[in-house]
Amino acid sequence: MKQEERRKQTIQLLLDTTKALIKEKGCHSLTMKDIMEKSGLSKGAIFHYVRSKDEIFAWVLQERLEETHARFLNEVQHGPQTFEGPMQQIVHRLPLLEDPEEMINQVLLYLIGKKDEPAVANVLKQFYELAVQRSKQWIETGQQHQVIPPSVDPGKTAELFVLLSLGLRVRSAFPLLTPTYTSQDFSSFMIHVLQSGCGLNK
Amino acid sequence: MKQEERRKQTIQLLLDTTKALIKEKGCHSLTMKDIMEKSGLSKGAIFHYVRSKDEIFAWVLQERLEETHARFLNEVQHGPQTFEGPMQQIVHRLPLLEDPEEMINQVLLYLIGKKDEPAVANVLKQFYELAVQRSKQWIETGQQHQVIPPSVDPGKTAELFVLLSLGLRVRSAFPLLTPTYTSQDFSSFMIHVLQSGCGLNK
Amino acid sequence: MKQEERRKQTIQLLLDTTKALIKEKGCHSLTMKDIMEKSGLSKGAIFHYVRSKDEIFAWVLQERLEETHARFLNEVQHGPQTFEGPMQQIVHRLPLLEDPEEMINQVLLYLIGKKDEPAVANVLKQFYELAVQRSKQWIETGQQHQVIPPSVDPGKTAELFVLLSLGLRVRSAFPLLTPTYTSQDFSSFMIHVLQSGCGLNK
Amino acid sequence: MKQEERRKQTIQLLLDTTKALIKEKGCHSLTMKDIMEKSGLSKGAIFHYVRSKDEIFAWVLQERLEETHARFLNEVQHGPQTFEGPMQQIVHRLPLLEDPEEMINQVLLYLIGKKDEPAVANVLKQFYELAVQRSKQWIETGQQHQVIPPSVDPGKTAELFVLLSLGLRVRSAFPLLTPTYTSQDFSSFMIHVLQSGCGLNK
DNA sequence: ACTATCGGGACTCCCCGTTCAT
DNA sequence: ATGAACGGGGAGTCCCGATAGT
Repeated sequence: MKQEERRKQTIQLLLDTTKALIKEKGCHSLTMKDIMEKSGLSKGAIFHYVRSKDEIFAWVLQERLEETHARFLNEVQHGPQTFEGPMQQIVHRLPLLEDPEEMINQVLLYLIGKKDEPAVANVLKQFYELAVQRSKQWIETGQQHQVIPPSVDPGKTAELFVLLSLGLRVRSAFPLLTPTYTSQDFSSFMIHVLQSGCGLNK
Repeated sequence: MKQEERRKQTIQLLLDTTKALIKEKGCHSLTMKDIMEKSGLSKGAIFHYVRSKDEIFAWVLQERLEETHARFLNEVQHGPQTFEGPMQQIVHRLPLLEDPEEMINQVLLYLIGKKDEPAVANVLKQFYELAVQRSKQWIETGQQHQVIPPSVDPGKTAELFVLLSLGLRVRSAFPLLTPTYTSQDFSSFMIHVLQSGCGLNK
Repeated sequence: MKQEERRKQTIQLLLDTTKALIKEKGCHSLTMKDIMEKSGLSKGAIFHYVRSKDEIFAWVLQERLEETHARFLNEVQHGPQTFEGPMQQIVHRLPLLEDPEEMINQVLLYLIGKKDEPAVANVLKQFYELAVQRSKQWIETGQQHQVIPPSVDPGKTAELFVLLSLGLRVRSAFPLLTPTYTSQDFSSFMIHVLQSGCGLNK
Repeated sequence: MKQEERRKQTIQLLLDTTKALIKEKGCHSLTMKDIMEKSGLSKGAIFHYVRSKDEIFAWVLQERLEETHARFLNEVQHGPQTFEGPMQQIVHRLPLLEDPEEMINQVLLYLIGKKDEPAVANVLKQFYELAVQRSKQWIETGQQHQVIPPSVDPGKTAELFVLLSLGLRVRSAFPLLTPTYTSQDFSSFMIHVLQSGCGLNK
């Protein structure tokens, strides 16, 4: 299975190169030539694995998605015995939503523009649905462990959080802003909603 | 001032053509050539008024922004004597946030990808700040008329609403979704927050 | 000799697929990918048998050449006892010269563009020489049977006919023409020349 | 009208460069890059004038066509008072039909392969029709001056000659041949037909 | 022996924006 | 102020060789 291995290596090289380049110069001004030169792969080699430039970006997002999901599954196994524990985890990661350097933000925003291509459409859909699903699952597990009141509607609440996250991600791309509502406020808001229901009761 | 008039006319023609084309084929697969052919203007003529393609899009967004703002100012003059009245107005316009055909959504999402260009950066910044400012002003006026409790923090609350709007706008671009949280829920949420504070007190 | 058999089968599959595709979309817009997909063979498999795409086309022409030649040899065996008999046969096949759908025309015209490649050069040479040779042989046999006067120069006359055939084949590729000189006239012309010599005497 | 002049110059540069390159390496292995480098024009500049590579070739053929036609019109004005005079002219140019270096042959053969493109289709059609028309006009003028018998059918005869020319042009592209029927024979043939009718009488 | 995957450039077309001349 | 000519670069496709596995 040496071929399979090489295949994986090349794809990983492609992804890593792309990710590095995104950090360097952003999705927008990133050309195929850049990727070719930095990765050392030829155009033919790249297009052997990938149908279009956007598909590479879609893969990058996909990879991140799977990483995040894997981490989530790992955490969920040990279970949130308390409210504060897992909340800490989440809160800890919230500032990433506001970071314009955070690659997931850049790629996401870029891909939204290309939503019409099927490959992109799929990964976008997946992105949103996974995010909602994870959020919902958190809340339900919290309810099972009785750290979140059963009156909270997990579906709607989860989607509210995801929409707000999206808003923050998008705002991260807006230049020159001096926001007053920060991820800090978001976490307070989440805690409040998860404890009081805040009109999102079933 | 005949020249000034013609200038305005040409620009308006440019904007209208662009808007029509956006409706036809979206921002992305829209080329300068399309605009040239549909408007009848030559390349030189267009670039005489506009520095780049993206600047046209920026203008489209800007135009909408000013329309919206004018409408807001008009409404605010008569003042929200009650809570329900103006809320009705807002609620009535909320579904547009979810409409993928709504041009403001399309253009916004497109321009986010081009945030690095100064002309785009400005209009994005303006977009966000105006939205927050309007929202905030609503709340403050509501507080003055004592239909919103003074404990609500206008700044944070306003920004929360705007972020959620952004989330909904972005989601509108995600294909094939079957959302459970809709603009309907958003309006309930707004009402709840504006009446209870919901952790966003000063 | 099972291998040899499979080899032949694969080559035949290749040829048949190519011929079908030529009918569908013409030589020019026919890609290796098309052949791969339609035949089910892989790129490696094809290039194992064939050095280049043009070689496939050369083979297609070659195959037709051999078919035609075999038919000729078959007919010549029974011998043209009369002038009219074999002439009928030839006349009957003349309209093919004008048929733009006739594959031999399409492939020939395509290959002429690639004459620099050795494999193509060979098959083109063969095509021309075989045609002349056959034509000449016909005339000579006719002279032996005294249905064609001995004054006719078989070589020159044969080549004249072949050149005219070529002209008709090429014209078949010209779009939108309304020719007045048809294969009908060609056959009258042939008959006239073969009986009167028409300046092509030895 | 300095622009018009520059335009003409650039187009002429393009044409001349292309013609020079055709002589150097043939139509087939001639790339856009070659033209760019040799002419000093940029890709964008070229595509400003021309829709595709093939269109350049079509222009080259067109140019030749017009040259030839202009010469023809010039000659026809003075009129063929004798049979031998103009026949000399024609005979003198016949060997070009057999010259594989003759650009018109190369371009023609190349374009035939691209007959499906409209721009090419037009020029091919024109090429054939002009050739027939010229040939016909020659014959008719000859008949008016009573150097060609009135029994000769000008239309059919003209087309016969053109078809034979085509055959010779195509044969010029066939490599490694040792033809016995040459342009020499073609001119004898023409003279014979024009004087005897040779079965092509009205 | 035979197949398949991988890799390499070259090429076409297109598109945005600039720079002239008018 | 308008309309051309022009520049440069990017994306994706294609044909084909090289390098392995089976």
